[in-house]
Amino acid sequence: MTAQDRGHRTQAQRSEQTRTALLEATIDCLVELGYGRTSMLEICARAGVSKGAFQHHFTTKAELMAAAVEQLAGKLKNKSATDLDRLPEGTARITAAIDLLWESYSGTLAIAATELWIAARTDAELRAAMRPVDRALGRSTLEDIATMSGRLPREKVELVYWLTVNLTRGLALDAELGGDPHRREQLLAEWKRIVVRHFA
Amino acid sequence: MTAQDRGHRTQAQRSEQTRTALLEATIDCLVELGYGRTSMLEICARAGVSKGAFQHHFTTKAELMAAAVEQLAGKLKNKSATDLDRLPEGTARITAAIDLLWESYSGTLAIAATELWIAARTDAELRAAMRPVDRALGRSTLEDIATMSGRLPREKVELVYWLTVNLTRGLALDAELGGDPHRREQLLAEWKRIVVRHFA
DNA sequence: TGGAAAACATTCCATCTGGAATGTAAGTTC
DNA sequence: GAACTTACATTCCAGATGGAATGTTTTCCA
Repeated sequence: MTAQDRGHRTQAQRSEQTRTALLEATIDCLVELGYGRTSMLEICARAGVSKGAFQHHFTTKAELMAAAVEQLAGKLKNKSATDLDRLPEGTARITAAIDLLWESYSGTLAIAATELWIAARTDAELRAAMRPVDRALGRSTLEDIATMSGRLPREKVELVYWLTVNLTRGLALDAELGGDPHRREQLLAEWKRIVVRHFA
Repeated sequence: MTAQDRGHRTQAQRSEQTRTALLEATIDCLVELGYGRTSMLEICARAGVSKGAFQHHFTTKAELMAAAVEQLAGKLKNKSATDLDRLPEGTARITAAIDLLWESYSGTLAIAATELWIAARTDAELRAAMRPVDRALGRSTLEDIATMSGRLPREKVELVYWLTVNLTRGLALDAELGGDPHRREQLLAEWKRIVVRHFA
């Protein structure tokens, strides 16, 4: 889709369209190629956009990545927020919440995020851009979880939340490396059991 | 150390020395610069070795990485093996084992390994080299843990082991991103409590 | 309607990368 | 001690990359 809608597009529309195309292409690249092999040129090619257009929107590569992270975070947040509303009651609620977290951290979005996290470790500019976004996302999700968790002890909920987040991150890593999916399911199931008993 | 020991060195010694220098420089680079910014040239510079010497030992970059992984795995394995011998008895043994796993997966060696894992996701050659090594390491450690865990139910031990491994991987990621160390300690402590109760 | 401005396209360049090709010195063997 | 092999050093190259500079088109507004 080389964006050839020749019908009258307002400047804002034009701008927004190519911007979005660039961000989506960026995430595609991160998932398919990894951060290292993701080049401006490749992104531009996938977005069907010229190098000049790219530079008009983002002056540097790191800036693009930061924007991609923001969009990513936004998507993840929206997804979590909407899903959190329709959780069942009782202990089923706990397991459902864990499933939800796992889904959030195991999809393509999470893969892209992981690529950026790792790259950010040795890239000060990128790290500076990612940290606030990452933190904000974590906190906000935690907030949702906390309010949703009703009368359960807040402190305990927090700990379990963060444990789950880190566990799922580790599992996501395992998934990316081609680990056994069956084992992952087993582990997640066991973790749910543990958590349920933990709150009993 | 530009390796200028002009005393008679046998060929084997010469070879072994530069090989080791290259491998160590590789790991240094992975930790400090990340896989993306790790170039042959940089490695050679750090090892105090010429490009030609490098090519004499490893024909390609991926081959070097594979060798680095092997060395890494070897070190990790040795470390685990020796540490596993002097674990205390009773419930203290469980928490000590978890600490041990955390140390294994959070040190510089683990950072280098993570860089390679992530890079391997989108690099078939590297992945092919890493998978067997990774698996072997995991299995062997699990074996050690299992024999060490005495009369505890084997299946349960396995699940908890893998949960711990993945949790620590997630926490290692968090650490690399500059997350709060205090929180990490809290989480690890809570996890230990959970595991101890789990086996009670 | 004409021109300013925003959005986009092309071209160019300094730099770096992995790896091939080729040259030299140190050790080994007979 | 001369031939030979292994270990290491230098040089060269084709290709890619990020980003600057400059050129072109589209929309907007007075």
